[in-house]
This record gives sequence, structure tokens and C-alpha cells, in this order.
Amino acid sequence: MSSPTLADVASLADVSENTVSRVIRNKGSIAPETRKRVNEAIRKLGYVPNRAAGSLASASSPIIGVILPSLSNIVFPEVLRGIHAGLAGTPYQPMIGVTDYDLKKEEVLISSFLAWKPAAIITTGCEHTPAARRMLKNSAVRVGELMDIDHRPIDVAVGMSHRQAGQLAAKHLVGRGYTKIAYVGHDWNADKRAHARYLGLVEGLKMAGLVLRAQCRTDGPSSTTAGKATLAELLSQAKEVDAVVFSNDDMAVGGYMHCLSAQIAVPETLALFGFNGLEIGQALPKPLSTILSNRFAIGKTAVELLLADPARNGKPKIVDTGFSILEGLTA
Amino acid sequence: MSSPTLADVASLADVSENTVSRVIRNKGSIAPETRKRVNEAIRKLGYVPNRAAGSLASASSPIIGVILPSLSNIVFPEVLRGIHAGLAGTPYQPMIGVTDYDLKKEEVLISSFLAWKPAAIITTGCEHTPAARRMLKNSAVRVGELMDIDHRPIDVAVGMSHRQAGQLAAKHLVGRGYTKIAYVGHDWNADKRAHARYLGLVEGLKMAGLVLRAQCRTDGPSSTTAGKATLAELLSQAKEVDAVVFSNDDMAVGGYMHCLSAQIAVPETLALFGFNGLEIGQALPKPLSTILSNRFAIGKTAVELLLADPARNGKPKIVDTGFSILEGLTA
DNA sequence: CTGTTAGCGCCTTCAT
DNA sequence: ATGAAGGCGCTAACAG
Repeated sequence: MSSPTLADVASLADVSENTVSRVIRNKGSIAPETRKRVNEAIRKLGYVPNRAAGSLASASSPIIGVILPSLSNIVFPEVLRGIHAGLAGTPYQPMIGVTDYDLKKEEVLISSFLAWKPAAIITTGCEHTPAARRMLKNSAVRVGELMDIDHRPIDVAVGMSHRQAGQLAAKHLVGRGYTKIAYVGHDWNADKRAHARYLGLVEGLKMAGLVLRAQCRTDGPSSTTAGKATLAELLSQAKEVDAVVFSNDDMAVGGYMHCLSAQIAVPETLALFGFNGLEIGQALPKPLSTILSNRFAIGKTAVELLLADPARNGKPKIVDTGFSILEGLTA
Repeated sequence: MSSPTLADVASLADVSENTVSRVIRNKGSIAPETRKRVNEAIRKLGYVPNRAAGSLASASSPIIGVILPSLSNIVFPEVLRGIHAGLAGTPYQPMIGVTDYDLKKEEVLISSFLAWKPAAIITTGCEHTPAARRMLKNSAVRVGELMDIDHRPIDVAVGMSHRQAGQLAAKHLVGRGYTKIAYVGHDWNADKRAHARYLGLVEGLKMAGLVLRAQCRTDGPSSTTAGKATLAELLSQAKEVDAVVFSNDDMAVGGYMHCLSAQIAVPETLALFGFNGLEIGQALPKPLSTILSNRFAIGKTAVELLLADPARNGKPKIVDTGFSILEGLTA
């Protein structure tokens, strides 16, 4: 009734448990004939190794702890998709935690994950509570900090410079001749990267001798609905705007919807610029002008990097997955 | 350097390991004063229980195996969100696997998850390989099959009847006076539930003495882009259509985009109907008429049900989370 | 190339 | 209300 153990396989194959273990983990050299016998016994019994036992004995588990701020924002499932892609074909399994942008929750998750002696912990951004940072530093596990590379990582950071992306948005709009540029965004407390892009935008404008004409932000998270409403609000206060940079594509698509409803010609009367390069933005009657962030690549690259070496490699490492302009037709 | 163990806590608190273990698991009765001493020692040492050891000793782990067909379709992250919500405040942790709609991959995932002696396994739909079904049945773990309730579950099923949803779509359109109804969809092999809705739609039309006028499907998964292109294709073949039912909202939003580009009046010239009730559909200049599926509730309900009882409760159980019409303005 | 010997850190059972 | 003993199933040394 209860599952077969190494011992069962060993006695059926007439070898020691250790040999079976070696066959399974592909460690050391084994006589081809022995290996065959063992594999047959495994198959015959339908043996599946008990992970808990293995983890206890080796003081390490094939778990990858993944901590995401949210699942509502499509960006994070896409990072997760990249992580899964990187994990395909390996014995590692992702364990997921969600912080709701709450650093204290992140700390608790890190502690629970560490209790599994995971192979790696992947989290988002560079901000952590002091206790969280200490736990990560002191543990031997590999640590990936994703999305953001404007900081010194604990182990490896994979992502892009959101500041530079903001600057690029400014450069793009200025290059197209827009001068009366405004900003429509969402909550910066939760989304520090959106704030970094904003700062970059302002810097970029400054370099061109411009300033932001107006801005409007909602309190909540980004959404199409919020983008629609917030652009409407912005325009009711500042009419002389010729281009709007949104905190991301969700917001920008909402803005586009507002323009459709209010019959504002895009980009003739008002240019729209997003961030992320989501599919929906490219399916609009006029594809959204935006910056493509490589979410999938961030997840995949991080996993590949982390699994390449079981131990930290001395000094911290930063990988820039970059970003690029999607020209679009809205700006 | 290495993490403190139960023994360390025990000797610091001057009790036996056993007592510490009892305090942590809140089992049996403990003298208040002893409990205090133990908790202090735990805090002082920063003790975190080793999950692998606990799982091995108790032959069970606080892991919930979650198997999803895809992360690209926003619907599944939303189910996952519900699962997380149900897990909040419990010691359980979700381990995620993605099948890419491949039953063989599901089988492999089930086997790996079972190796952890999880508290429960949550998967999607009713279709499994024979081996997968056997493993789930024979294991003592609780099993949740999500999304779909048109079948006899292994343990518990939580979801809705997609067939009935299809019928309701037909009823709604017929009630509004549409008679020349067509269908635009995506790959049924991957998405059996989309197929079930299609069948329901055809049945619903039949009840009203109607037949589907035309249909067009893409091979790939659903997406806005695919919806846009596929509606265009449908209309190039069948011009006398007055309403289109899409396999889901992604496709329908794409259809809406096509209508905008092609200057087709919605719903005057062509009515559009979706499925899911995604936010983006409701942010369109005319909110999409669609059926709201309760993805979040499905995940949350499933977890609550599964955790309510550690053992299977005798007979299989089905929970219908239902669905409802979102009236919208496109049909 | 294979076997032997000890644990890994905790939980379970049985005492007291 | 607490302790002692044993073992969960596997891997890590070491032999040979």
C-alpha cells in the first residue's frame, strides 16, 4: 500500500541502497548491467524517490523559491513563465509566494522558503527588510533579484534600468517633436520601478530643456480602467498637452480607450506612450508606441544563471536584459 | 554558522526536543511558563524548523501542488491568485507546474509532486492520462480538479458548466433578436472548455430553431491578435452575419479592434459576445457583452474545501461557482 | 565499481 | 505536562 522505498528497489535489484541512489542521481560510475537491473526494478515497482528524505539527507532541496509582488499584473506571470521555461528539463520545482508589494510579507516568505533549504530564491526588486536581507546573505542559497538592476545585488540581479527606459521615452517623444508632455501613472509606493521610469522621464526631458507639463496619478494599481479615468482627469485640468507618457501599457491602453470615446485623434491631437510592450497594446487599431521589456527573458535568464553554479560565485553579478522601443503609431 | 535545530532550542530552554516540537505545532497541553521559555529560545536563536525533516518524519508536507495548463492565458494566474488567497494565513505553500496543455506533462508533474507527500494536488479539468488518474486515486492526498464540473471528480471538482455557459450565450443573443450568429474561436485540442462552450452554443441555438451561420478558428492559443485576424477572416467568407460569439474575451477584444479598424458599427452592424469578463473588455469604449466566470473564486473555494479536511471525505464532491451575464453594449 | 556505516532533524509512540 | 527511544527514507563519507 505505502510507496516503495530505496530499500525495496535495492533488494529487488539485488544491490545496495546506495547503488540505487547513485543510479538515480547519476553519480559515480555504475556498471551498465547494474544500471539496467536497477532501472528495471524502479520501473517495476513504480518507485518515486521521497523528496523530503533526500532533502534532509543532503541538506538541500530541488526547490526554487519564487517571490512575486503580485499576480494581477500580467507582467509577473510572464516572468514566472520565463522561470518555468528555464526550469524545464531540470528536476527543480518552483514554490511561489506573493507579497502584495508588502516587504514584511516578503520577509516571512523568505524565512519559510529557507526552511526548505532551497536551491535558490528568486525575488523582485532590491528593496528588502533588514532581516530579509540578512537571512538571504547568511544563507548559502543562491539569490536572484529580478526586474531592476539599478542597485547592488546580494548575489545576482537580472533586469533592466527603468531609469534609462524613462529617459528613452523622453528622447523618443522629443525626437518626434512633442514638447508639451504629461504623465499619467499609478501608485509609486507599490511600484518603485514605475517611479524610477518617471524619474528617468523627467531627467530625459530636462536634457532636452523641457519640463513635464502636467501629471496625474491614481492611488491603486495600474489597470486599463484606471488609465482611462486618469487620462480623462488629466485632460480636464491640462488641455495644452500634446503627448502623454503612461506608467505602463495597461494604463496607456486605457488612455487609448478614452481617446476613442472622447474622439481625440491619436497621435495627431494627442500622442500616447506606454511601457512593457504587452500584446493588447499592439492589437489596438493603432499599435501602441511603447518600450518592450523582456519579462520572459528576465525569468529565464535568472534561472539559468542561478542553476549554472550551486554556490555563489564570489562577487555579485548584474545581467542587463535590456529594452527596446516599439515604434507603434500612437507617438 | 549552520541553522539551529530543535535540539539547540531544547537545550537553551532546558526542555526536551519533544516539548519544543509540541509548542511549535501547538499540540498537546503545555505549561504556560514552559511555552514562554521555549518561544523565547526560538526567538533568541532565530530558529526555523527544517521542513524536510518534518515532512520526512510525519510523511506529509505543507505543500500544495498546483498544476496549470498555461500562464500565458490571464485566466490561470487569476485562479492562482484565488489559490493564494485561500492559502493566506495557513502554513501551506503552493508548488507550481505548467503543462502547456500536455497530459503527459501533467502526469510527470503529478508524480513529482507526489514525491513531496503534499497536502493536496490541484489540477485543471477532468482529463488525465490513465497513469495520472491512478496515481491520484491511489495516493491519499486530496485532489482538486478545477474549472470544469461536467464530469465525475476524483475527489473534489470546483468550477462551472461551460456547456451551460455556451447555451446562455445563445439564449442571450437570440433574446436580443440576433439570428445570423457565427463563431470565432481558437484551438480546441488544447482548450477543451472552449469546445464545451461551443457545443453549448450550438445546442442553445438549436433550441431556438437556429443554426450557426459560420465559424472560423485559429490553430494557436487565444489572443487579441488572433481574435482580430480571425474575425477578419470570418467576415471575408460570411458577410450576412449579425452576431459573433468568441471563444473568450481575448479573442472578442481582438474582434472589437477589427471592427474599429474596419469601421464596422458595434453592435448595430455586428454584435460581439465574449467569455470570461476580463477587465480589458469592460474598458472598451463599449463594454463587451460577455459571461463572467469566477476564476478567483474557483481557486479560493478549492483551497478552502481541500484544507477543511485532511482526508478525502468518502464520496466525490462538486462545487458550482457559477457564472453570470455581463450585459455590456456590444450585444 | 560497489557496499558499509552513520547520521540528516524532526515526529511518533510509549512511558512517566 | 513532559521525556526517552526509535525511525522516517535517503545521502555522505569512507572503505574496499
